[in-house]
Amino acid sequence: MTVETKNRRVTAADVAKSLGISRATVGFVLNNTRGQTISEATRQRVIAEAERLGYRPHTAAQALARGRSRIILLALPDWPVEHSLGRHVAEASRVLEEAGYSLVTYTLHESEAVRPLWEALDPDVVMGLLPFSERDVASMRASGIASIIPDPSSEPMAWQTGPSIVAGPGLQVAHLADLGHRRIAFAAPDDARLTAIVEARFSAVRNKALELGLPTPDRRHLDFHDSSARQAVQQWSASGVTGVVAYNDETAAAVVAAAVREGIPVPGELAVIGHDDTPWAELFVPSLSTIRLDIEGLGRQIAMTALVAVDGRAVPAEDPALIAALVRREST
Amino acid sequence: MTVETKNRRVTAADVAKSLGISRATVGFVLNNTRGQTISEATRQRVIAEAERLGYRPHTAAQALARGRSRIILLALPDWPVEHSLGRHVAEASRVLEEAGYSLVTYTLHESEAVRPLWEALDPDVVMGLLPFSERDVASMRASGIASIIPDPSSEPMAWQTGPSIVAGPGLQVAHLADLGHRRIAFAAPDDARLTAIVEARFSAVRNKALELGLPTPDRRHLDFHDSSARQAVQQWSASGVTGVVAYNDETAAAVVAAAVREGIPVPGELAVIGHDDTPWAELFVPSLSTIRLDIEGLGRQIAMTALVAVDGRAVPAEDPALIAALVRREST
DNA sequence: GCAACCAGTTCCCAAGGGGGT
DNA sequence: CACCCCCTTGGGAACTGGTTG
Repeated sequence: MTVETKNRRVTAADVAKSLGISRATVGFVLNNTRGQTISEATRQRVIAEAERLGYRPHTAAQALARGRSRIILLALPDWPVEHSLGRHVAEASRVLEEAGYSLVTYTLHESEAVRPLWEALDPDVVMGLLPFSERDVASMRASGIASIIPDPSSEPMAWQTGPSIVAGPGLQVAHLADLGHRRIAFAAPDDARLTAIVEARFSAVRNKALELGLPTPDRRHLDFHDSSARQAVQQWSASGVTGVVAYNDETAAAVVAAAVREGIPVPGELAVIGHDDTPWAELFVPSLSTIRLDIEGLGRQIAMTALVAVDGRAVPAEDPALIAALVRREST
Repeated sequence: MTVETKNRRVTAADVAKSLGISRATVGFVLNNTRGQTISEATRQRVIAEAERLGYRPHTAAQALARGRSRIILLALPDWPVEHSLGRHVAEASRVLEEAGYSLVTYTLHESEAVRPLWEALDPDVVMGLLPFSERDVASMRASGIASIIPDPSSEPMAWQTGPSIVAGPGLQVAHLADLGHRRIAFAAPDDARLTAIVEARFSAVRNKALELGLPTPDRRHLDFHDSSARQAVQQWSASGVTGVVAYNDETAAAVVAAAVREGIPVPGELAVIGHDDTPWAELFVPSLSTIRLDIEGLGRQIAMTALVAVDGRAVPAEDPALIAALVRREST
């Protein structure tokens, strides 16, 4: 089996010529074109010859000819990225690949790119975890992007405001309440880019507190590089707050560190729970209680949303019960 | 300025027709084709009309016609990714965009993809921080990828074994030596995927120790989920090791946590220094001394390497002195 | 500026064989 | 037995949007 080491790549025409048939037939076989019937013998010969010659379809040519690239572009947020995001993506990528699509991710940078990635890739779908700016949407439309998710004209997707966002905060509050805490505070990073999601999480925390008959939680934004965390724990300590729900593990770490430095025992006088189950959360002293999300589930959810857009298949509902789980460690 | 909201996207032919000239001329103007002389008047009319109609070149068509996609694919390692990597990429992306290329990154997943991304994107260059497997290289060649970096047949690139890898470890050792530590240990995660780079860093540590006249450092691989870190600190404590160079901040955190739990004062009896200046390193108690890398510099380095491959321009040397800096905190 | 070309996709039609009347 | 019809199999050629001699 000597594979040619030619300069030129192998094309469908090469396969056809080598077999004495037409390019069209090669295409029919390799794409299982419906509405065309090719004899089994020919089919096998084509497949074998394509394999032998090491044929690879030229994607640019395919994209040009059918008007679709089978590429899906996923914009990841610029903000302090949840550790888990990477695994979301791995799973989404797996599901999409099975459906014949390639998932490309990129990080939305503050500086507006001169030539955004959707122009360079001509994806069939551009997805984002948060809505895109007007400018970006306009640019996508001009580039001929068929579907944009979230579509500015429609409702946010379930996985943007749904269980994946609010299940965790609910568990955090419930856990603290189980332990007997009544005065609870919510701590978040002081980062403008996080406003929307912090808002969503805080509102979930408040609702859960209400539901459990607890007083409305205090809410604070901490800058990790100044003394705001220390001030916060002092004031909580003074005002009788004994449980802190943190936006994520990093925030939880800042709170715990401040408490330790202020001589406030954790969890003795202040219990703290994070979110995301970051790998180092277990290494912290005291180790951080946190929320673990069902990453694979969320990844599938994202993938399915994309497939709905391109294939029109129905999207399965997500099961809230499975989506988030409590991981109890030393900090509560 | 009413922009058409047609179903079909605007093509160069539309621009040409609207102006009563040929498609070719439009192409010449929009690409500044050298060797073609177009009157300034026509040039302006073309540019204005393209703008007015919202023309965007169809990348797949361009890629097909010229044979190059102006896409560069960068494979990121699957392993516990250095926090900084994201910023490497941002800078590399910026530089490449200025040169007219789009950088796409992806994470190499353990599971072999059926249809790897380089087949879907037809990039001009595929780069990796570590060498690719034989299989991957073969697959890339079959897909017609013109240049692969690192090329299996050539030397590893400077930024793979060069200052960016070894500058940090050198500083770590020097810092501990400055503080009077003589018996030093090296701690790394127990992760097979990291073998190569751990090897490179350890060898840098050993060389620096040698150079400073210190005994050869002990070396240990820690599993963060069992008691191996606690065993390690016990044994170090027993054998007179007083300084630990950690592979990264996470490893440093594991060592510090183990020491604290064993009642060994940090940095009193054991000084620990991490690597990467992860955001949460500052939040740890005690806060972690670490090494901060010149991320932007490394990003530029990567970008330039890619441009050398596609454009044949010369690659500037990197300045080792600027590449890594010590960040001293409480753990040393 | 005309025309060829890049590498596929796809509509439409032609040849040929088999079965039915 | 001749004829016709239809179905299977596969090919011709236009088309995708730009680049370039």
